[in-house]
Amino acid sequence: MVVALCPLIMPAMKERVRDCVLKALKSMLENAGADTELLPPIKVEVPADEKFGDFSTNAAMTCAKPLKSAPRKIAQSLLEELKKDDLFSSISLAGPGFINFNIKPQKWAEDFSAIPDDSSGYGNHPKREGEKILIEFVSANPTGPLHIGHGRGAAVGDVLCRLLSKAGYDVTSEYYINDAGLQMENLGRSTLARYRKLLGKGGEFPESGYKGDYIKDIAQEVVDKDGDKYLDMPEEESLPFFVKYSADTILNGIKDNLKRFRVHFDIWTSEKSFHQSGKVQKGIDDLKKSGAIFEKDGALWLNSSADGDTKDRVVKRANGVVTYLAADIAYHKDKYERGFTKLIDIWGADHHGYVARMKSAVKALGQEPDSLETLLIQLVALKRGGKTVSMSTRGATFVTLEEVLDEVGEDAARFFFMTRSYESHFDFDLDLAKEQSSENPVYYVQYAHARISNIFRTAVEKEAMSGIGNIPTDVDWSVLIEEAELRIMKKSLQFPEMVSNWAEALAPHHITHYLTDLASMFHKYYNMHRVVTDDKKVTDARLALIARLQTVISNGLDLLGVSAPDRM
RNA sequence: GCGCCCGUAGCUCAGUUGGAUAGAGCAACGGACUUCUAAUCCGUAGGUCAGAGGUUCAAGUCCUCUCGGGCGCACCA
Repeated sequence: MVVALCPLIMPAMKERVRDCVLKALKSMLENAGADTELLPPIKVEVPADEKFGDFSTNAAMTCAKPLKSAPRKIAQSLLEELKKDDLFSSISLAGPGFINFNIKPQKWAEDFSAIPDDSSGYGNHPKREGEKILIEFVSANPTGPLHIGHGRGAAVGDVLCRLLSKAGYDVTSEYYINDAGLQMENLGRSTLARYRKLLGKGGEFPESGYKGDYIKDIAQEVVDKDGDKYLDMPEEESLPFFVKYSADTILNGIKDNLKRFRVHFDIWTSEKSFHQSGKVQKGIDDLKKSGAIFEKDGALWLNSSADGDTKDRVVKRANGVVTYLAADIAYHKDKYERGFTKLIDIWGADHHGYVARMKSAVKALGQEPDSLETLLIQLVALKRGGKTVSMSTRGATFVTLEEVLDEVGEDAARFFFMTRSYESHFDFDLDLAKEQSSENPVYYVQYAHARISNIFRTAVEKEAMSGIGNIPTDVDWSVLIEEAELRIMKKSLQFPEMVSNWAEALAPHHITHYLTDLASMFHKYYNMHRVVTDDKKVTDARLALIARLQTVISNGLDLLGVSAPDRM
């Protein structure tokens, strides 16, 4: 009977090495009559430098202290134990006491052959029970178009959703629409002023109004549709229309942008709805009872300074109007009530002063503060003509996400955003991005994918394969003896573990680096060896190899939401 | 003044949660298409990891301080 090897059930190579080391350590301790409880945590990892082997462990070094013995001496006796194992082709002692392992090539090939050859899901982890994650991101006010900074947050949030989901977590994405408060009135007034001006009635433009051209466009739409209907109406009557019309129009534009950018939201939640449903007031009342909210100077305050915030924060002003924080508390309460156990909020770094009060609010709600994780996306400094473009929605000096997408494309923008940690400032030089678009790393990775597809087309043409998708089976993997081939197998096999690591670290930028490495291995291989040759055995094995490599590349690109073209 | 983030090659940034001689892309220079796509590959060059202490077998990574840059310090959102 043939047992199908499933890459998810089969322990990864690293785990098997780890087990071997632990076993050897134990037996060494027993032989020495020592207490096996003495075992300190050990690490098995892939060395940075390939010449140190496939894996290495620091076991001998961390054991040096409890065993009161020299690291190299311990390593020597461990080595004797480990040599009995069938997994390794060589084991050696190096440096201050590292033990380095090389795995037998056929063991790598066995594992590698279990990767699907049809680009179907690889690296998917089984569902993890217990945790329900909500990722809230972008959440830009519907007062203006998305700019490049929003684009970064959108890309990070969306990729994190894809990543966590692949890693087995239950993830939901949500956009919080800040459609309440003073800024909405400000928006309505701005449109109204432009509307009046279009109809020849001057009047003052609001001092802090939104000056962008998109406001004029919206006003023009109103003129085209309704003529001068609102011109002589008292402002109390016309303003609500202008607020709603402007916000709806802008929100629709935002939705279009995000759709084009392949950023998906499961849920769109309106801030206004929390005010209207009374949940904001109820949230305040509840926290008043629990003592987290107190009254002073006629206003209501959240006692956030007790939790490390620099001061207490007003939730309801003396004039009876609630603050943004009050609505946000109600919103987060609602998230927990919907059953989410882990909240990830992705904010612009300029909101970092907000973290402490939100954590405090979460605690006041009776939740574990650590159940809320705030990721701060550092600001994007946009450069054009060597100069930094300041970005202010109200001042109307910004480059929109849409403009960037027009210039560099969705694939490049998404990939580019993910080449850096979101914790780092990001200089986005538009001229450079445009100029070097053909040199962008995204093409490097996509090209590897396309080249593989092209090899398949050649193979079919030369009748080495019966058709596209008919990857040879019954492959003799032992003919793949080239160093470049083994490297591709090893790197590919790291993918599932990497998915899990990246997800746990909430560090999506590693994906692009991994893919660039993998693509580089392929391009080198391509330049050194031919896949379609006169030797059928070798051709079959190589076709099987690159089919699996292509699976990993396409799964990686899919994580990034970047296309995997068959031709370029 | 207080708080958060950052400081690594000329530029933009990684650095596998503390490991071995610190890496990649771009820019520069020199090579490789009669071949499955040269959007590729090979080679050369580039560093006091801002600085000073500390923690330990081991620090770019952790702690303290100093310097430099960004961002925040609202009864705006």
